[in-house]
Amino acid sequence: MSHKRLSIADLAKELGLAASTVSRALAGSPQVSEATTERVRKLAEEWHYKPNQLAAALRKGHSQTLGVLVPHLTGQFFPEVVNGIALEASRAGFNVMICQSNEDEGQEKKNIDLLMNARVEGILVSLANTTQNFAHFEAVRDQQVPLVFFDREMERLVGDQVRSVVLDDAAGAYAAVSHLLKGGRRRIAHMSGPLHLNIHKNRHAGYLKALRDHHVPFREELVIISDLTQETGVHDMEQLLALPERPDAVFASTDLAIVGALQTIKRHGLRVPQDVALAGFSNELFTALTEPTLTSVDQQCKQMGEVAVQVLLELLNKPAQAAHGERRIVLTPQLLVRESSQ
Amino acid sequence: MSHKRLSIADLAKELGLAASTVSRALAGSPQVSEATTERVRKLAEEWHYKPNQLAAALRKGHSQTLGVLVPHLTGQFFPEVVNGIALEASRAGFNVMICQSNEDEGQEKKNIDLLMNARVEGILVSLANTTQNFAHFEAVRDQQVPLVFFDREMERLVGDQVRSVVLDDAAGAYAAVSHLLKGGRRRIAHMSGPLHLNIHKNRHAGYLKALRDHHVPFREELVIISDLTQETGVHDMEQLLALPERPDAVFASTDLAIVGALQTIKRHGLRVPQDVALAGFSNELFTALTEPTLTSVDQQCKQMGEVAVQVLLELLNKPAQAAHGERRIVLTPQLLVRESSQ
DNA sequence: TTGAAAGCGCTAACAG
DNA sequence: CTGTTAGCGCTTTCAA
Repeated sequence: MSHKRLSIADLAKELGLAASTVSRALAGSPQVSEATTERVRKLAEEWHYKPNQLAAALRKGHSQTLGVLVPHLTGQFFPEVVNGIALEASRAGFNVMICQSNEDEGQEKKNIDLLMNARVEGILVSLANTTQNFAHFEAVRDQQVPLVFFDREMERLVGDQVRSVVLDDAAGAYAAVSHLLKGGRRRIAHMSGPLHLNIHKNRHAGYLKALRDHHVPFREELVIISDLTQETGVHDMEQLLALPERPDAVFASTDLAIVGALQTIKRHGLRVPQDVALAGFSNELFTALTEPTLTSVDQQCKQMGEVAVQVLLELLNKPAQAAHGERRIVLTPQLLVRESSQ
Repeated sequence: MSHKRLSIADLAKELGLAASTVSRALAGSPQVSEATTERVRKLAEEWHYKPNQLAAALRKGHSQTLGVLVPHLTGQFFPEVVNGIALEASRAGFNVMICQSNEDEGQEKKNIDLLMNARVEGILVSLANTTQNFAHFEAVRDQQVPLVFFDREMERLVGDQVRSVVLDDAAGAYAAVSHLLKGGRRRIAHMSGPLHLNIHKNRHAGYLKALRDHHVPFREELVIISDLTQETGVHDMEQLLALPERPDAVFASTDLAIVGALQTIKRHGLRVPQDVALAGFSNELFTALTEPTLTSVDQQCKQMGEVAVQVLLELLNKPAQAAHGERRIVLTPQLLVRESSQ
């Protein structure tokens, strides 16, 4: 790209004006006469002049850019959150740089450095699930760059410029399980993921609380912990159906697992929801495509993105007051009741 | 963010060196003594110094950043292509700015301007499906910024710095329909999208060619054009089943439509694949989750992203030779045969 | 209402 | 091996 791009100086020379005047005209400053502003605008248009944002950012000291770091862009969740972020950021006149950590701590660190080097004005991040060492985030905090965690947060990191926006997983699970209980189910199984991950721990807690509140005794054999893929859903359901007394409902921490369960149940000649009711978590696209359609907990993805940006902008605009704001915003997921549970 | 960030000048002052020496040391120049390099590195580390990429890019005249513009980040396709792009770009030491047009021409133009203003060194774009006016891309070409279209291209725009990487949709459709024909099907319906969109036009052409090559007459009543959502799949299948002679197979241009078809067929008490065989396009996640699982055409998403970046880098590195390179790279999709068609 | 000059932080000549 | 100097393109005083 050895091609020389146009600069304000080029426009200024052509028009017999000073660069500063051209700059002001382009910025729409009222100090410049209507006539000159018009002349400048016209030539810029004609020549397809594009302002060099790098130079402007360097000079002004801010880039009007936000950094986003997500573990990946597969599935429904992150793409939709990113959608919300992009939308809200653009409404506020901010650009967005999106990076993926691929669930890897090393790449996460590399990307954070990248964003810091690019002088983004704030960072929105959802942690890689392997992250153990948090030094890279301390650097962000120490440089006073506003930081908002979404969905996967880091509770240990505090600071006046650090916030988080998370989903109340326990409430979502509670709603799903309560719904099953209200439908008369009493032997409700739970397919959970590793309990050291917050989302699974909280969904598990919601499950337990719903049972307790409805005075239904907890049965250890009804909880299975696995990696919650479709395959393990199939396998775990086999195991549940082999119990002396089979469950009359299943709540899984992911939708993939519940699809696996559905397949197994049908293969055994049982009916959903008559024999076994099902509810999953995430409201993935396919939950509305299976037969029967699957009840699931919606995660308010888009809203999460929008709220995360709003919180970040608040930090950016009035750091003083914001210092007293809520450190942690909790969104409530919404149960979507479909055929599999009624 | 009124906090003053560290600069090379700060390091230089502390170490009693000139800024240029510090800059060279940080860049790992062999002209700097081991000892000084070490001193500089150590202090930079200690002070958490982050180079200001904006300033470096401004000075060097290139930003080491590529721009990506996609219509959206929903579904499987674009997120995976973006994955491939991000991966390959990062291998080559490039950062990536990702924007979404939300299938809107206005936003597409805005985002292209954004990327140009950010002085990206090249742009990878997949067109919004409403785009009619292409002036914004002419500006890119005129500024000699390498441009690679992927998946949704613009054939009218040519230039030595313009390339495209596309999928051979016709070949994918041809493979799917041939497979159905080889299975003995003769009345194969086709659910297509608007034919002014290339992907649908080409898939339709592949359908026709397969019929012709297998000496099966084309029947107009078996082709239905719609927007290919699940709902229209349901509706269109109703229409097909109401024909005097119903089809024994359906090939749809999207997976959503084929799911709709599947549901309708089952609701009518017919069996898949015995009564009607099905094949879709895109290999969406849910095609492996339905019952029966759905045959579909995989689009080589990740490979497309990687190839697009490789082509772009070629343009960037040796614009002269590259001028003679292929203007258009065509990837061949792969048919994944599942239960719905055998 | 416009212009001249300085400087954001960095790198690349050129000089020693 | 290191320092001096200049300038990337823009905005922002300060001065006219």
